[in-house]
This record gives sequence, C-alpha cells and structure tokens, in this order.
Amino acid sequence: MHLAKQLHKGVISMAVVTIKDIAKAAGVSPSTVSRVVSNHPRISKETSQKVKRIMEEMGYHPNVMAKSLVSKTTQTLAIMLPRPAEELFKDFFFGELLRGILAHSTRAGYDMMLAAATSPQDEDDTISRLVFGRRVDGIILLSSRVNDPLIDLLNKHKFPTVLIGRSEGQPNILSVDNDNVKAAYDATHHLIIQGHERIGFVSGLPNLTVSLDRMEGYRKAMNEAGLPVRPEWIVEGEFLQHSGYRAMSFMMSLPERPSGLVVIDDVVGFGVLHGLTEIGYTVPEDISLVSFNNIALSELATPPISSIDIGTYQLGYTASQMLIRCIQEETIHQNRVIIPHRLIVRDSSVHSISKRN
Amino acid sequence: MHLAKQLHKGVISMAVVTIKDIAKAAGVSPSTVSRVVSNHPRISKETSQKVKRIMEEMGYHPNVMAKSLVSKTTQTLAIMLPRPAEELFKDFFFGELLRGILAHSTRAGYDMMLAAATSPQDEDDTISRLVFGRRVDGIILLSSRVNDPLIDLLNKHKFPTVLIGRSEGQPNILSVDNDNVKAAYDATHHLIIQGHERIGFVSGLPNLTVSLDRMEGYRKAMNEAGLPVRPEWIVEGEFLQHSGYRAMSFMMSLPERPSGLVVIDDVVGFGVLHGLTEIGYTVPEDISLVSFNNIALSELATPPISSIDIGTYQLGYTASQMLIRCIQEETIHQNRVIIPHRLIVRDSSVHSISKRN
DNA sequence: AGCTTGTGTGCAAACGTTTGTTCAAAACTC
DNA sequence: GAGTTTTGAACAAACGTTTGCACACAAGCT
Repeated sequence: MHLAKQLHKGVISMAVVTIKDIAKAAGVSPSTVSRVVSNHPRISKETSQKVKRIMEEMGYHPNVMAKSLVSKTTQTLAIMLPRPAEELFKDFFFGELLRGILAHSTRAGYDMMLAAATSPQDEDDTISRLVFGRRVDGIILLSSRVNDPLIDLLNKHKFPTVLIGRSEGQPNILSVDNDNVKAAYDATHHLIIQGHERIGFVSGLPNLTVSLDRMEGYRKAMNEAGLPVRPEWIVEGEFLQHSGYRAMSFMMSLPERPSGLVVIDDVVGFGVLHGLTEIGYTVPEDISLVSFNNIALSELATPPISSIDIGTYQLGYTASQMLIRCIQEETIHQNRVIIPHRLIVRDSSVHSISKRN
Repeated sequence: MHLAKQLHKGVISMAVVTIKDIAKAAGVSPSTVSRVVSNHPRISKETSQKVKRIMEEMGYHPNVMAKSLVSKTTQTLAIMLPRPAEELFKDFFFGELLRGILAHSTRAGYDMMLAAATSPQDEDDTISRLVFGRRVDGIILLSSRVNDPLIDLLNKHKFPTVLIGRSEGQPNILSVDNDNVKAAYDATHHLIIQGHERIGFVSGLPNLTVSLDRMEGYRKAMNEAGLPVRPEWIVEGEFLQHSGYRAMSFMMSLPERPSGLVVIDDVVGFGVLHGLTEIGYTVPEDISLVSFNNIALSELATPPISSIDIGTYQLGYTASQMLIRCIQEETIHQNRVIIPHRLIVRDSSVHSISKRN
C-alpha cells in the first residue's frame, strides 16, 4: 500500500499520485495506465475499468507539464495585449471581446493566458517565454499597430497567430477585423444624409490601423458628397473619455464649428457628449454624434448614442476559431475574415420623432 | 556544427535548440549550461560568457515545460471567473480589476491564465486540470458565492488561493475585499442626511456575499435612523443594466414609492437612471441615486451618478500581492485585507448647488 | 610538504508523461 | 492442428530540464 507514503507527504504538501502509483496499485505497467487515460483502442474492457476505478480511488490527476513536454503541445493559447494596455481595460469593448474569445476556446478545450507587457523589451521577453519556451500553442494579437515587429516575428517563425485588426506589412497573416473603412463611411454618410455639411472626426492614436481605416472611410464619404474636410476638424487622441472631452473643447472653440461628429469609440463619445452638455450644447440639435463599438452603455447615455456595432463578441469568437483551426492544421478558407458591422441609429444623431428603429 | 541539422528541421518547423545543443557547441556539459542560465555562483566568468554568447548565436530559449516538470513550479497564476461570467465581462469593474491584478503579477514575473467555466462539472474539470495537474502555482477566485465548494476544496488542499470577496464558510482563507457593510451604510446614510426617508435597495443576486453585505449595511443605516425598510423596496437582480431598469419599473409602480435608491452596481445604476428619465422622473429632484464601484462612465452619466469608489484596481493589485507572497511562503500579516472605499458625491444624489466636492 | 578549504565542472538520476517496439497468448484461418 | 492474424500488455527510450554528488585542481593554511 502506498497510503503510508502518501499520508506522510500529505502532512507537508499535497499527496501527489502519479501514473506509476496507479500502475503499481493496479498491477499493470505505466504505459497501460497512460493508454487507459487516452482511451487507446488496444486496452481490454476489464483493465480499463480496473485502472479507472483505482484512479478514482487514489485521486489521480495527469501532470500537464509532463504531458506537454513529450507531446509538444500545451492546449493553451495566449492573448497578447497591446502596450500600453490601460485604454483597453477601461473600455467595455475589451470585456466583450474576451467573452467571445473565451466562449470558443473554452469549448474547444484550450486554456487561455493573458499576456501584458509594459515595455518593448518586456514584450520581447514575454513572447520568447511563451512562444519559444513552448508554453502556448498559439497567440491572439490585439495590437493592430501600423508596423508591429511582433507580427513580423511570429509570422517569420510560422507560429500560429491570429491578429484582431489589420497588418500593413503582413497582409497574409491570419486576421479577423471589421471593414473599418466602410464602417466609418457609413457613420459619416449617415450624418451627411441628416443634412450635415460640417462634420468632424475624433480619432484614436495615429499609429493604429483602426484609426487610419476609419479616418479613410470618413474622408471617402466626405469627398464623395463633395464636402470639405478641414484639418482642424480631425483630432487625434486615445480611447479614453477625456480624449473625447479634449477634442470636443478644441473643436467647439473653432470659428467654424462642425455640426456633426464621428467618434472613434463610444467611451470617447461619452466624453464628447458630456462635454457638449456641460458647455450648454444640445445633442443632436446643435451637434450630432455617431461613434463606434456599440458598448452596452451607449444606449443608456442621454441622449442615447448612435453607434456602429462591430460585432465585438463575434470578433473574439472568430479569432479563437481561426487560431485553433490553424493549430490543428485544418484547412483555413480565408486568411482574413471580416465581421459585418451595422449602424445602430439612436437619438444622438437624429432630430426627428421617428428615431427608434 | 549543428547548423545542418537545424536548417534541415527549420524547413518544416521551427528549429528548436535545447540545452544539450548549447552544451555540445560550447564544449561543456548540459548541467553547466543550466547553471549559466540560472546564474549559479560556481560558474567561472569565462565559461559563463562563452555559453551566453553561444546561446545568443544559436537562439536558445529554455523550455518552460521541462523546467516546470522538475522544479514543480510554473510561475503562472490563474484567475477563476465566476460562473456564469457574462455579467462580469459586461462591467467596467472587471477590466479595472484585471488591470490591477496584471500590473502586479507581470511585475512579479508571473504569467496569468484566465479560466472560465460554463457548468459546475466544467468548473471542477478546470480546477483539476489547473491545480492538480500542476499547471498553476496559485489561484485568484473571483466568485464570492455564499457557499462556494471551490473555496472549500482549494482550502482543504492548502493550495495557494486568494479570494476577492468574502467567504461565509472559510473565514480564514486569504481574501481581499471591501467593507461592503460599511460602504452600503455610507451610501444609505448619505441619502438619509439628504433628507430621504423612503429609500430602496436594488440588489444583485442573493447568493453573492457582496449582495448580502451591502444589503446589511443598507438595513443597518435605515434602522439606526429609525426609518422603515419595506420588503418591496428591496429588489434583487443581476449586475446588468436591464436588471436596473426592471427594478426601477417595479418600484415606481408601487403606491408608496421610494425617493432614494441605493444601487448595487453602476451599470445597474445606469439602467435605473435611464429608466427613470424615460418615464419622466428627474434625478435627483424626484429620485436620488447612489451606486457602487465608481466605473469611469459614472461621472459621464446625465446626471453624473454618485458612487462608492471601492478601489477596484487596488483590489486586484493586492490580491496578486497576497497570492504571490503566499506562494513564495513569505509571512503574511493578515489573512483578510480590506481596501478602503469612499463615497464620490455627484449630481444624482444632491439637489443643492454645492455639489462638486 | 602536507592538509584543508574553495572553486569549477561533469555525471547521472530524477521529474511524469507518451509511444514505438516487442512479445506472449488468444483467436482466427483452411 | 499448424500457420497466421489479432489482441493486450510490458519494456524502454525519449521529452528538456534541474540538482545532489563526486571529483579534479587551485589556493590558502601551518
């Protein structure tokens, strides 16, 4: 009996029972136990049942590390957060994305790591540890910076990677994204058909592809409508509420103010809206507003904010799907998947009575 | 030279260089290389430098799994999400908490796993895999359910665990929390000194300790002030906006309506506020509002919502600190750490002009 | 010069699995 | 009933590390 040994060790730490202990107790070899665990076809019914019973009795749990070491697979993915991650955490968008990612990865039997880096050096170290240290089987990249060295690196090593967003340099990398150009076009166009001619754009940081794409869509809509785009009507900032506030202050101080604003993110939109109200403007009568992401609170703003729903959950879910397919070497039909968006019109952009769609 | 071998393998998959390859190339034993990596004192300057140079040249990255297998430590923690995790992801609270946890754990050199379970069975499997499968060194529990079997289990096995919240059954487990009784007392008291006598409480699910604690604080403040607590003034729900909306609808339909509401969470508060406005009530004139968590958007509501700031980031940061101390077997001064809260008074609960503190 | 202490390195066992190979016995062939 | 196939299980090597022990050599004591 091994109970003595176990009990003794149990006093100090957890009694750890291995495949060998089970083998000895069952009177079989370790390999047989291993094959029982993995449901190998050439194990007899009786042996299997006996071993399983003993595993149950002794409380056996396979050691994941040992298994990974030989199988060279960890059943684990990592989400690499952009740097800095501050903004992300402060946005509903992230939670919803995470929800989508986890929903699928959990279902598929993968564990998820969350990797945050503070400095570029730190980022390299983290990647080295996770990827080259064989700790994860695949990576979801959340950073859609314009020239992200990480993307190049992972791509070069052919490491399973899915980018949420778009890469300038590596168009062939697996990615899931919205058609942000079209989305911004739609948002802008919506304001245009409401009769606005002076429309501003509150953007995010200029080194993010999402900022560039949405800017492009905004410009395109304006150009097509023959409306002027004033440089001072475009303000960059972060994905934070006070960026919105600041942008709003600036634009409202201009001699020629926009009467409509396209805002890169709902949280920023909240900042804009709050600022406008504070100064005494009325939305949508004085200034109309459309923003992106359609976070849950957008419809609870006063007035409710019109927003482009980008299918955030879907974005995450699909990213996980693509990554796991890639890892399991299933055929992937498209390198780049576009999640459809749709404009949710609310009071912040419509004067009339017929606003609820 | 090993280059041939490496290049050959490199065509198919990544060239993987181990400690043995380095050893051979440097003309030393694997143990020496290992000791160089871990900065063992008894390694000569020259050997160390030579080995390090070769590691650099050949692109060596230690295999984390192999290391974990022998060292019995993974430098990884897990956050166990409550089940279901839906609500959590939809609340700003979570992002901020995560931010705090990651800030510390990253600094301390630990990786973080995010574990979500869908069913109780699934939850057990996940715990088995992570804890007994030796995949993580410690766990942060986010579920503060009243009788959580998970807490018992982890506690019984003396597995390093920190609970964010409070456990009824296991008062001695490591935990970090707010004084939610006092917090709710403060929120309620604030409404009382504003002159309110009919005060309602919009609660969360009744199987969460946080709901119970805040309820208790609310009751205590009412009792002390000699004010009646009507059963119909207490409504339970989830941490979701529409729970707030529903609770509001119900209370406003009562013959004797409360004039002040204490709301368990800001997101729920948003729902309440939106509903009230929709029906035509004015906040704070008709109904005053105080809620909890002080998420970033609270101050951007119309009117801005008074909220109890519970130090969410601090909560996460401290949890990580305690857990890592526990793992590293440092002395822990207190099993239970209370993060101070403070009431942020905003327009939703103050009639007068002197509202900005 | 002999003895002790200190320094730098290698050997080999261990960590807990998986899996290719081997082999005996049982179950089929005709 | 001899030959062939199938079945069930054991052996042992491998995965990439760490680490206690041994040992050679250098340096420091009388």
